[in-house]
Amino acid sequence: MFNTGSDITGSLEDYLETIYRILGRSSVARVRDIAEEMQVTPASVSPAMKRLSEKKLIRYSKRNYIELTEKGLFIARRTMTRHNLLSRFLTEILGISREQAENDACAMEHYLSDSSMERLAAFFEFLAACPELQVLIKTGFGNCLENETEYLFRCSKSICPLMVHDDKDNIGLELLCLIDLEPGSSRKIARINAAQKIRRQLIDSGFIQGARVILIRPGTTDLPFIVRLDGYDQELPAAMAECVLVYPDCEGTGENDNEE
Amino acid sequence: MFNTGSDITGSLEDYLETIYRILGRSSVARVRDIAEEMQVTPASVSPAMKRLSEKKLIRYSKRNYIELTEKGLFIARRTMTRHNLLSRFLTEILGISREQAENDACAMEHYLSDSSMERLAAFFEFLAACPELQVLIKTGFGNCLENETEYLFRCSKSICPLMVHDDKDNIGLELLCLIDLEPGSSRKIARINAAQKIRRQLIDSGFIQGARVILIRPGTTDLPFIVRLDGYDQELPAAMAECVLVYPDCEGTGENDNEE
DNA sequence: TTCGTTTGTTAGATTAGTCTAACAGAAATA
DNA sequence: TATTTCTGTTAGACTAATCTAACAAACGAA
Ligand SMILES: [Mn+2]
Ligand SMILES: [Mn+2]
Ligand SMILES: [Mn+2]
Ligand SMILES: [Mn+2]
Repeated sequence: MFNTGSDITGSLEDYLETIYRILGRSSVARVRDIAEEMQVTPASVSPAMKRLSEKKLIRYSKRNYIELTEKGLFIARRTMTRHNLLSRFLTEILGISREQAENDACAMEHYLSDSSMERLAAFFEFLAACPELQVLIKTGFGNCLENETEYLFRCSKSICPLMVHDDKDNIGLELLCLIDLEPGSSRKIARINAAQKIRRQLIDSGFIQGARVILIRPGTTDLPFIVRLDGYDQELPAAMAECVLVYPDCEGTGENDNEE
Repeated sequence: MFNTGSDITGSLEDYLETIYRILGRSSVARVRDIAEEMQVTPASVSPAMKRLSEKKLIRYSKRNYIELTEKGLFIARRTMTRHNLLSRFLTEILGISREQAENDACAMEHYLSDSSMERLAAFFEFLAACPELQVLIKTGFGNCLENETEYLFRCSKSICPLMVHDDKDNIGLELLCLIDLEPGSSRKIARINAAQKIRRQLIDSGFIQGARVILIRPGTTDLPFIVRLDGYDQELPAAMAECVLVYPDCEGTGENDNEE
């Protein structure tokens, strides 16, 4: 569907990656092993091996063992590396579960460009070399995982005073709530102060940090607010609208005004 | 090829996303507009609209304007949001060019799971609320862009003393170079101290921060080093091997020993 | 109203990737 | 050696996505 960077499809990259993985731990790779590891039938692997052979990415004569060529080895390794980078980003930075991260990474890996890959690798080098960053991410962000009722940032004051959350009054110190805006005002979103379903719904609807919203019509408990986002007017029940925190002034929203 | 989270393909998600984008700025969406925006022929759009219609994601009767249904709007918005999150991550955090970021994001968006999406959104909220993190990423990491000859981290001492780079002797203070290891020693990679082609080659080959390497055979200027990575022995010319910096002790590599 | 231009659809081809079912070869076992 | 089991291939079907070329409808002048 999209370019993969190498001139083969994502599916073939996965076959190469799987072969690479198998050959890294055992001496031979067979159709059976590949089928099992990739959760496809052997009948799918056979023609895939033929396609890889034609492209000179593996050496394979029917019913024999499978070997990677130089070129195949290169693509396999690069795919594996992108997989690892993405998977580590998802687990170590974002705090996603290993299994989910593996899934996401293995699907996205085929579309991460060389330059993005290189910068992501650099990010881990930077992180490893910078203890302050580690603390902020692991202790600060890592602790703000979603719980049953609230989605809180639990930074220590010394690290991140703006996000202190011990006394409720401090939440979003100079932030406004969407429901407190004048009709017609346009603001950028700072934070979604909700958890679970409401948070998910708001994010799915495009309410993410930095997005610009315009309050078209204020609402009440019974009458939904109407908010414009991406050029669309959408209704928002009061319960959801009051979870959207925005920056106070129309322009100069801290640092994020580099939008067109 | 992979699941998309919604029960439609990535291609159809893109059609919805495009329709959403068009309807956000103009009053009608026509086959022509979609074809143009997506760089496909109108002959590809027609059957796609039919597929979307069958799935009740758009309302479309032949030769009329195209409208999103509730369900279609939802998927479109979610796709758009994931696109924006990924694109912003690539540009704002990693420093990728807008165009490249758009490409990567629009390809990867279909495979970012709900939980990863939610955490990525949270990351931006955290970033926006945490000035220290902004400084570290924008000033610290943002400045370590690849240049012609070197790949340097240019943090200020006060922020990130380990990475000071003013006097060469300070590079990787307590880090070792791969070429200085005893044969047989196993270490984790801390940093690739190279830029451009050499850096790219090493990363493509799997030499990323946190990866474990074993020096199998030392080399010389003429004889390549042999290094084991992912269970594979690979040759590494001295010029490349000396760019690989590893953590000094076998275990206890700072903080990154949470591998199996 | 007629005629070209724009716009959209359809037919037909192609590529890719998956499956089930049937078959074939090789290895293990009796 | 004969038979069973394991392994891999092939045939045939299906879905999705794209294209080119041909056609059809609608629109806008003239
Ligand atoms: Mn993959
Ligand atoms: Mn993978
Ligand atoms: Mn896309
Ligand atoms: Mn997109």
